[in-house]
Amino acid sequence: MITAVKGMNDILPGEIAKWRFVEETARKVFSLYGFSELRTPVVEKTELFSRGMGQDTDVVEKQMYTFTDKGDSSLTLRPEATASVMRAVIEHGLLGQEPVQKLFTIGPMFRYERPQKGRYRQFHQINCERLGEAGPLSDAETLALAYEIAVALGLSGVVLEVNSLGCPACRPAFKKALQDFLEAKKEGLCPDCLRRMYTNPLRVLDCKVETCKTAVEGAPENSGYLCDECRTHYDTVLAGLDALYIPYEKNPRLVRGLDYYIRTAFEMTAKGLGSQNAVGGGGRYDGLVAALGGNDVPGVGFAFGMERLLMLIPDMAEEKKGCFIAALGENTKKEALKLAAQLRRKGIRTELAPEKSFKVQMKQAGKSGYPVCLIIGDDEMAAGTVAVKDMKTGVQDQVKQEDLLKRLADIVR
RNA sequence: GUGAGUGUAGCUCAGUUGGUAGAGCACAGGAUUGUGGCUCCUGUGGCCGUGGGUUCGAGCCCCAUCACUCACCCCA
Repeated sequence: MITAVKGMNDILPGEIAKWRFVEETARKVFSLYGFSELRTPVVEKTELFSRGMGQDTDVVEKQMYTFTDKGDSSLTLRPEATASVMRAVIEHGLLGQEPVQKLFTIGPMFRYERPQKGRYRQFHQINCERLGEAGPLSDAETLALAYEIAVALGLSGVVLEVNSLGCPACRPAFKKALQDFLEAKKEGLCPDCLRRMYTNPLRVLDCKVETCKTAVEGAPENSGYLCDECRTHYDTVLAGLDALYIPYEKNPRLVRGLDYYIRTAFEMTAKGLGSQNAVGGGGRYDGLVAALGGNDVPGVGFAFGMERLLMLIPDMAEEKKGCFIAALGENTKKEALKLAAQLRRKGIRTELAPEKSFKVQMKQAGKSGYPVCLIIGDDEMAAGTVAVKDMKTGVQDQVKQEDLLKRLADIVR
């Protein structure tokens, strides 16, 4: 048997209603905020990601699906959307036409990781990018937008956590202070953290090992090291959220895995997701457009993990409107076919029973989930009627063919 | 890349200190009518993940391998 590639899943008909619900809800909220959708290719030049996300992030170092094509170019299946969107914006000069770009995109991403709950090799993101505004209120409104999507999806127990990561001016001082602090606590740290305290000291704050948690108690917080500009930026973001009535929690330990984030960073977490408890996250990335060869344009953005959102939404069945037609006896089949064609032309969804025994047809009608089943047999043909059976109550009556549309209109709409 | 758990019928799972392979659901046929979901009867369906080993004998014990799952790591 040929199976799907590890970590890449089929989305079967029974699940599709949920997927569409999530996508459509997100589109609706984005449009309320004046955001436009775009789509970029799934494959990009490898360099785009190594320059965008940072050479020594885990994603770039070991999680990319990179290959060489027949023209000897190094290409990569996109592991995230932000770099691709920046590339498209720069390439098409969108900022020249309209200096503020509010964009979103929805689609599959690829990362070579060991799959587990909420983490797959092909996964889907809802991605939001807002370019051309450096002010803190654009951060606030963007976080509000993210929060409103969660609300519109009916998610409960989602917490918005916020932090400021500082900027290239003030972050080094904090990093240094943190490293000095950790140096003194070395004995308590797990092997991973001993390595991390040099490569990415902020990550140690995030470690789940008990001894590390205690070792890290009383560690310096970056809020004490923010420069004046970052300080006021952060305060204004929080004030903006208050003004918009968006509930949030400050989390001084919050970090981001990608290099391009500065200042505002946030995450939305939920229970019931296993250990991958972040449904979405993002932040500000002012240097990114310039790093990718564009002008010095600021930006904020975020991404939701669709699979993680879906885990929080109860199963939904597609509501079946329309009708099912069962035909009794050989000579009525053609009549049923004609009837189905007429109804479809009127915009009524109509499904014909399989060409099997009448008993099987009725069984199918029951399973199909349609609210009504039309039955046509010799008696009906002679009388010019159709039997209309209400599948919930089991009640049925004879309806004249010319009255059928009117009759169905009530049930089917 | 590291660790743990699980692989038995289409699905969900039982399977006693190693002694001939089970249930429910689903599916097919019938009781049963010009009508499904309920009830009853009957039936189809398994190389017990794969390859070795121990044993008179392995679904069960041992080794290897593959797959899935969860966790570490990382992230959305």
